[in-house]
Amino acid sequence: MSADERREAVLRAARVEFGQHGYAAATTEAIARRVGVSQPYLFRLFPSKKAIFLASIDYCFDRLELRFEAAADGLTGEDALTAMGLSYNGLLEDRPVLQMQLQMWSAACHDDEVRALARRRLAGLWQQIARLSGTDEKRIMQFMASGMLLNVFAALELPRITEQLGEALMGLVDTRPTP
Amino acid sequence: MSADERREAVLRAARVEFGQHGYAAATTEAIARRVGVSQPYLFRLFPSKKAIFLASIDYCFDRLELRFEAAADGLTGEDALTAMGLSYNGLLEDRPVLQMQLQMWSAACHDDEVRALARRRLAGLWQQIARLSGTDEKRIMQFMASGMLLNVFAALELPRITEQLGEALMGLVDTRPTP
DNA sequence: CAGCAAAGTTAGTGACCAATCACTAATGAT
DNA sequence: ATCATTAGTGATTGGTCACTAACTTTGCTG
Repeated sequence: MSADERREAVLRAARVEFGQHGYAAATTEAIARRVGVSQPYLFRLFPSKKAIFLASIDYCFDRLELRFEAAADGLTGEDALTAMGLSYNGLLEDRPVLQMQLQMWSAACHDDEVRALARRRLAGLWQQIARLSGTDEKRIMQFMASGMLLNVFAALELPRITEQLGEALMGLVDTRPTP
Repeated sequence: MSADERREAVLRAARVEFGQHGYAAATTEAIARRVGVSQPYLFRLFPSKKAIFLASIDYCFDRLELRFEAAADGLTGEDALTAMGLSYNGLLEDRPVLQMQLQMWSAACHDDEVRALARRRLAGLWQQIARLSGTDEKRIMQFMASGMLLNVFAALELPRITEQLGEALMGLVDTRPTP
């Protein structure tokens, strides 16, 4: 397998480990085991543990932005927001991604690099949502806030409540999210 | 100083350390230094590091509930919610508390005890807000979601934006923030 | 003041973990 | 066939950290 493919595999594994245990408690050993390579080899693919973490953050945001782009395709305004909200709700099944996002905010508390990256990517996401929906700032804030609450409910492992919550927050009436 | 007073001091210090660094990365050494006692003595006051963390969570929720109780005193409905929202916004100056809350959600991802406590205390807070405001579920969800977004902005150290956000989310003033 | 309990310390241990180093196996171009 | 590059490993190391054991100090009370 090429180094690039391995790096991709590492990011997938790292997202799970970091999401479950947080940056500090996740071990490079566990990531390596999940990938199926030796632990030292991670340091051939990435310069440091933190580099893996930062790359994982980018990886998650990249995927999320692609997802939003696809969901809002051809839609505008409140319709686009709804579609993106449903798409995010569908992401609930991929818990590692949500957990990873929570872990990122936590890590941002004390690490300058993480905070800088998190700010940049959140701003980018914000602008993307604004561009795709065209709705006003206040509405986007509500949208973002809903997402944050969904993250927390995912962390607390309340999937049923989370679904109801998603519907309530999106202002939906009995629609079934199947993106 | 009595052991009980020390325990209280430990919780104050622990809240800051856990909030800044997260559960795993925070060290008992740093907590002890902040309190002004030797590190091993913490283990006379608490059975383990996790016990300190769990007690810190309780400590934060206790303070928050007291704060909400005071803010909503004599008010009902939307007025009570607004008062509590402003009170929470004021809490932004006590960043350790907000960061501690984020760290709690993160830790809940992988620790059963933390998750159980977090669920219990969040449910309690939810009920308190419902009791004090008397508003419907959807409105309370929005209120909670706003709080979560405020936490994230606190983690990203965006106080100015956070203030505007607080106002916008509470629906107080229709300002036009530009993030 | 004796004695005793609670408050607090110093010194230490075992476990764990990120990162390094020196090495081997496979691949592919000339 | 040979050489060079790429993929990958085992052993180790330096450092950190939660937690323990054994000891000392302080302050109160009969």
